[in-house]
Amino acid sequence: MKDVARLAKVSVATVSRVLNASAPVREDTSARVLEIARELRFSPNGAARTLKRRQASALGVILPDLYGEFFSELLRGIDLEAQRAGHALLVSSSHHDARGVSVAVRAMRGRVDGLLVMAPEVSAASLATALPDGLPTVILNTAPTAGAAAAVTVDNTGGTRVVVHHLAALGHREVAFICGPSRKADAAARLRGYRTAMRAAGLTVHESLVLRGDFTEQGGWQAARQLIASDGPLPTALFAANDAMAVGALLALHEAGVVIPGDITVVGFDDIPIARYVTPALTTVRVAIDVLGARAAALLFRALTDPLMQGNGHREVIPAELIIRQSCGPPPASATARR
Amino acid sequence: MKDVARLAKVSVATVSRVLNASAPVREDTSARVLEIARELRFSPNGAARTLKRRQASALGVILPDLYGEFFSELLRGIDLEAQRAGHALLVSSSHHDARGVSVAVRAMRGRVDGLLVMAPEVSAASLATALPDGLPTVILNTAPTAGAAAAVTVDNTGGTRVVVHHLAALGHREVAFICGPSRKADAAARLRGYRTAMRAAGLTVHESLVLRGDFTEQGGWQAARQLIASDGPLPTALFAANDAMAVGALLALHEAGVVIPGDITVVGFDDIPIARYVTPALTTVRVAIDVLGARAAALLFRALTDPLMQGNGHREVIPAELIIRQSCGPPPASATARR
DNA sequence: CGCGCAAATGTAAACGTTTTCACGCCGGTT
DNA sequence: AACCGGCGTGAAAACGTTTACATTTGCGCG
Repeated sequence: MKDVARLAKVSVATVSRVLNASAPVREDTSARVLEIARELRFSPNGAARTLKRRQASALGVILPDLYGEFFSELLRGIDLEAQRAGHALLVSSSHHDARGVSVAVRAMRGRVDGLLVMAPEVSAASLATALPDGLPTVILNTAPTAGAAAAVTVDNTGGTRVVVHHLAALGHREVAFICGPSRKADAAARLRGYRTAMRAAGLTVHESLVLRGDFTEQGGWQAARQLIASDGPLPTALFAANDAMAVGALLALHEAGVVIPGDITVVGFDDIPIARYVTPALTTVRVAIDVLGARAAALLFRALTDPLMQGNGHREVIPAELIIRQSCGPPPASATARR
Repeated sequence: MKDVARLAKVSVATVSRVLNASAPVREDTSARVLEIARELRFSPNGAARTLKRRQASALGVILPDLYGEFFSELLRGIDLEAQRAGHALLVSSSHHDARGVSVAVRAMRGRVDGLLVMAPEVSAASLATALPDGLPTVILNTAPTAGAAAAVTVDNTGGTRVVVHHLAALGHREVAFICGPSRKADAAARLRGYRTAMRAAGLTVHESLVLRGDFTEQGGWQAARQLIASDGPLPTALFAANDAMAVGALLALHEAGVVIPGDITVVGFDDIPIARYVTPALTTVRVAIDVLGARAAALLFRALTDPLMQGNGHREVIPAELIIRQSCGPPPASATARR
């Protein structure tokens, strides 16, 4: 900037004013400065600018991972909203435990205006201590945490409820469930939702039909194997806590000669793109993940401009929608007769 | 930091030394400073630190978009490598044209140590002018550009060659091709690769069998419809420039009652996850996109530590691998007899 | 013709670190 | 007893901007 100032025979202050249009500058001076700046290919130093302005024009995004389509969509939604506000994204992933999150948060201080944190495996309490003071934060997919401006979550409860209702309406009585890893907040919420919805539908949850899983296709496959291997008739419906496991289960059942949905109905959760392409196409619950990201970013921006909103624990839920495809049908006649 | 210094009864210089372990400090002083720092929940300001140190511990990533699995994987690969070096990622997407890229690049100056740029729709020349001087840059999936430290690309040529060879070996003579959008560098490279490989295999390219496409499933569907609608027998093989289009074509052919691979063989490119799940499973070319990202980041780090490497146009190609699945077989007997 | 006022510009002090340099202190050597 | 070297520390100058304040300039008006 000094060079530009010198060559344009003005002070650095004037250069700054021209570049930011922050104060009136005479037409010819302005033109001269711009000309020189272009000639020198000058562009201002972001760090210095951030330091002085106390605003970084960037949002920090802290994620446990980047694997799979969920994060891709999430990031896209966040980016969309950030882009609109002229902000960049400082992304830091692979932070699973509270310590990791804490480190990432500290590294962001002074380089971002606000924080978007997703830490499904960190308890609300440890998260609260990891969050910085004075940096507006929105929590994703976890219970609202002290110190956070807001929390945005997927409607796991509603999603599981609508599935169970639908199954019950079709006439299913025994609905098996494949859980996700219990330390993940979503997995826990979906299991809770399943139990509640079953009770609400007047159905009993047989504990032998609540299977362990880990959100992977492989895990779903194993759970289905286990179901097949157990003695006694199969349940008439199988509800997996996510699509990856549902797909795995589909495979295992198919291999075992079980007809879907003739012998058993299978339902997933998430509506990953593959769900449309497996045979039979998977009935599932769709959540607009990009909207989740976009809403979180929007809330963060609101907290940035309106400091009153800080830490008031505002909460938002992104709705879930039942997507009915071929993997889902009424229970077989034999099962109905059995009762 | 001043507060910490005051409470610990030392100078800010000492606080800095303790926090960075950048100079010997007496054990008890150090302990005292750390204690106070923790108590005050102090964490250093990134902008100030970057400004003074002239190193940001961040990499800039400029992408045209964030849609789909490609970017997710790319970002994951980059992140993996960056993480290892303790760097964060400053991501800025939705920059399609040269001007957009230029703006993004300028916004990154002073906040990142190096740049990873993917701009498939920007010509090498305009890209060269958009790139900053003095900021090491690695170009992704485009021809090496003046001023870039290195370029990493997917082996489009090798990928198309291996497909065409395989098809020729199976006995196919007429291989149709669905192009991608011509302004994209990959799409162009794949079309070129197809033509070259066909010639190398002693096959002629019928221009009526080179179909327009746009990399979308919808586009692939339309291209296949066009093929079906045209008079004369179908070609025995159809090679789509990406999987999305191949899947679309699969659908259109299936709808028209064409048997795959009995009547026609279909091959894609990319090996997106869906490719495994469509029926019949899609033969395709796999490129490890995460490796592409990781290699690019690794090269950038090398350029950062070894300034000699700057702008020497080092080039790296990520290999492509043929994945044979059910959508691919020998030409039908009728076609062979036809000749 | 000088006065005052607004517009345009310059000066310099921040912003929060890191780092150079200098200084005081201590133990060991001449 | 004077000297030297190293260790621990503090003072202050950067880093590249923005901006409050001061200054100059030009202009209309009494």
